[in-house]
Amino acid sequence: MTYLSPIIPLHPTAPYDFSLTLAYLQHAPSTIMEQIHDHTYYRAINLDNHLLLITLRSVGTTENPQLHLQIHAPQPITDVMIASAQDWVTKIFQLQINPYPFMEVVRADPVFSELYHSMYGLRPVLMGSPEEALYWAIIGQQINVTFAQKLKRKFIELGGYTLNIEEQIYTLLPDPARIVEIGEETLRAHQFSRQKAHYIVLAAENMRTGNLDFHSLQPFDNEQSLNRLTQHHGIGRWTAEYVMMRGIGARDYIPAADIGLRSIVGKQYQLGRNATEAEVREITRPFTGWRSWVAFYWWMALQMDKVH
DNA sequence: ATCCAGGCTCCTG
DNA sequence: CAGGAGCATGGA
Repeated sequence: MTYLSPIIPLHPTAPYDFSLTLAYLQHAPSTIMEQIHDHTYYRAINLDNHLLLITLRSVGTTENPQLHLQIHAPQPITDVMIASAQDWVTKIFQLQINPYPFMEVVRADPVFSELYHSMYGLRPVLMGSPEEALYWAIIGQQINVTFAQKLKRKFIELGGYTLNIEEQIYTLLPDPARIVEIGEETLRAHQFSRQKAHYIVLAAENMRTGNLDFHSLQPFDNEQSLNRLTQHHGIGRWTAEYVMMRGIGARDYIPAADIGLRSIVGKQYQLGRNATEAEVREITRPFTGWRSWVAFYWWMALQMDKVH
């Protein structure tokens, strides 16, 4: 038996082009638990121990955006469940953010301005949770994204949580306790390097005990939040910045050491080589306040490059 | 084979 | 404190 909520209309701030979000997700190597077909997004989530399937599709335009959210669940759907699903979607897709201040900042840089207009209406989408962002960042450290995707898929399979809705199976991220239970040896047996396996289980343990607590971070205090995160073994600056932007939804973090960003910045600004980390930080200085968005646009551009 | 990949830690000078 | 070696594991 499957229960279905009424359609819940959502009204994102404009401009917002949901089809660009779907395009990003379709090509992103981190996309494992999301499914996209017929211009519709599907994903299972765990909200307060209720397993729900979320579906989301656009019924509006870039200048007059509107989304339809619907919830499917194996148990009756309450108003509380609807409210938390709506909150989750609003957070993950950043529907409430006013993009106009970003658009103002973009003007300062002709090179970025052109890129921006080629993706007009694109808005950063977060990973499903800070936890997911952290695992993905650790998995992605120093390996190619194809292999990283393979490892993430394996990681989720090992977790084993699924939601079955109308003959379809949707996977869920393993919770920290489950990851500790899986342990380093099992991860090692599935092509995780010694250090990756160690960092991941360590992170899971610290999340379970509350020693690593995303709620206690202050997103607007970059120094504080980065210092807190990098206290943990296996979380360096790149990983911390990635978690802040893609997991927490903080708007002013850029993993400037990222090889992909260094590559596209080198191309965009015609350096004839990869930009250095310092150059990425220097070039993004005018975007202070919105550097996470800039990073996201560049990653989108990288993905589009690869598609062609 | 060889080089490199969405880095991190630890050790130099 | 800036820079670099060493690291672990696959892909192309």
